[in-house]
Amino acid sequence: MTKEIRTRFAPSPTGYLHVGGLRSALYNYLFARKMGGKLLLRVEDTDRTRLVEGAVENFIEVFDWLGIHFDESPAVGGPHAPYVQSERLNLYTEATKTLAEKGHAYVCFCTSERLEQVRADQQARSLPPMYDKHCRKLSKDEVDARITAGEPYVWRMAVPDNEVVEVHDIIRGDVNFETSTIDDQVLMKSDGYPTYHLANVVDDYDMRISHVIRGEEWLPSTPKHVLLYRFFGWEPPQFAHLPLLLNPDRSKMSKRSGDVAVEAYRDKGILPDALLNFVALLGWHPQDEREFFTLEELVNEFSLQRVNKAGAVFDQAKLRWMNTEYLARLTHDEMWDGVAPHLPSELLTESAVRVRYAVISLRPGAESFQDLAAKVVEAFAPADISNDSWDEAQLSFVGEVADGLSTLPAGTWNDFEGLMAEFKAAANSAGAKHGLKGKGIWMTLRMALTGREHGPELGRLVGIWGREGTLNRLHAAIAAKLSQEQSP
RNA sequence: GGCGCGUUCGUCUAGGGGUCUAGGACGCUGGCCUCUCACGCCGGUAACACGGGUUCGAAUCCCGUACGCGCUACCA
Repeated sequence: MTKEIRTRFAPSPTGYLHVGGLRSALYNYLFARKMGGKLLLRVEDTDRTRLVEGAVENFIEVFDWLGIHFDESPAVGGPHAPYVQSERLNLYTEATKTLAEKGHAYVCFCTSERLEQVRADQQARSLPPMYDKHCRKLSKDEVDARITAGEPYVWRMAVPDNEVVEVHDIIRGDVNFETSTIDDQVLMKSDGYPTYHLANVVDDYDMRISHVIRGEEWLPSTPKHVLLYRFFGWEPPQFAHLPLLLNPDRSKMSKRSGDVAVEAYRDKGILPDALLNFVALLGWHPQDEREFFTLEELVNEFSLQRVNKAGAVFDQAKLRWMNTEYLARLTHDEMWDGVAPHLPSELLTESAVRVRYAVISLRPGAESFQDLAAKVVEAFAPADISNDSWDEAQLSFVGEVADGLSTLPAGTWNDFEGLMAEFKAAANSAGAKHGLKGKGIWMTLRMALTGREHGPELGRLVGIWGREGTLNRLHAAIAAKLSQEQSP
């Protein structure tokens, strides 16, 4: 029987979810689901200096928003709880003891000052900065004595000499490392907390992780992990190192250029499904040329074999396009529900039917709920026509249109389609009476009604404003022009 | 500096020896539609890093070079 597929997303609680982390989490999720396995969330909080309050709760909340659910996590628990490393310290202590007994770990008393000095010397001589294994030759008696004396110390791994460590990577194939280039990595810090290297190996084994799918930045430290598995006598998991997510300048994606927090995209109005879809396509592609996928479809299509090796630039413009596409596929009800919370309270005094009509009329091309809300607000904004100058004909034409509209049966104003036709007819007949046609008609009306050269179709705006709003605008425009003539 | 990974249009990518005068998408751009803007529709632009091999034949295989990126912490 084959081993159960178990993957994990193991972030450190920095306070927000990085989109690169999201991509890793997503691929872990897709792979686990596809293979009928489990996905777990494990919090790697072994660096006490970087703890952020509420970070774990935030992760859970954001993943919930995204619709990615973990089979085992700090929130839902599971057979390998706890899923927070700071609550598993005894495991790491035990593991260290095991390594020490086998001679694979040793105590090091070197101060950070000395380490810095060593590094500086090596740099000066153009040598690779590595620990000089100074404490590896300390006698057991000396070690015991110094520990008893209360001297602070760490545990380091004893990397063997002159060996080649082979890392099997699903995405990159076999990658070899000379042990002479591998540092005697610290496993246990002086504060009693493990480093990432020790903790992730111990936990991945303990939690029976079958596939470690993580960012490429971990590839160089993987031989250390492989060595640890060997020291412990454990079978290592399969590794898959994902290509990095890049800034436009092709450096590793960072806060430097643009947003990296999933929360920032959520706040900007990016839909969770759009974000997931977009991120899934960064470094992976399906067999055909489709590019719109639900989470379920992604699960069906996903395969680690189709993950690319080269890093991918996170293209904000394409994300925006994808979000626009997702928005366009929403029903009117869904769109209304999304936009309504972003509308200012002033608009509540307007008829709900007309505000809703505004949302429906203005939605084509909207990039986000916020974007559409802004367009709605703009549509209701008062006109300022002081910069436009009219001749006599235009002035009477606008009056004529106002008269024509005021005689429309009340019911017409509630029938948006019919109103559009009536409005057009009124404008055309008034135009004919005053020698205006085509652009002369429409641009004059557009300026009178909105004060701007560009904007939504007037026939729709009239419906959005309603009888009173429309006539008010027309009368206000006429009044403004008349007073302008009197006081030049 | 050392180690490692990578390299197809500006960007995301298809391509796994002939079907590639290299396909799709975003972007940009021309036109159409039109009361304007946007939307929509139609079209265009643009790439196999370089040099050697292997082969009848290479974007596809091999080697080298260049360039880019990552790692090089008692951070993950």
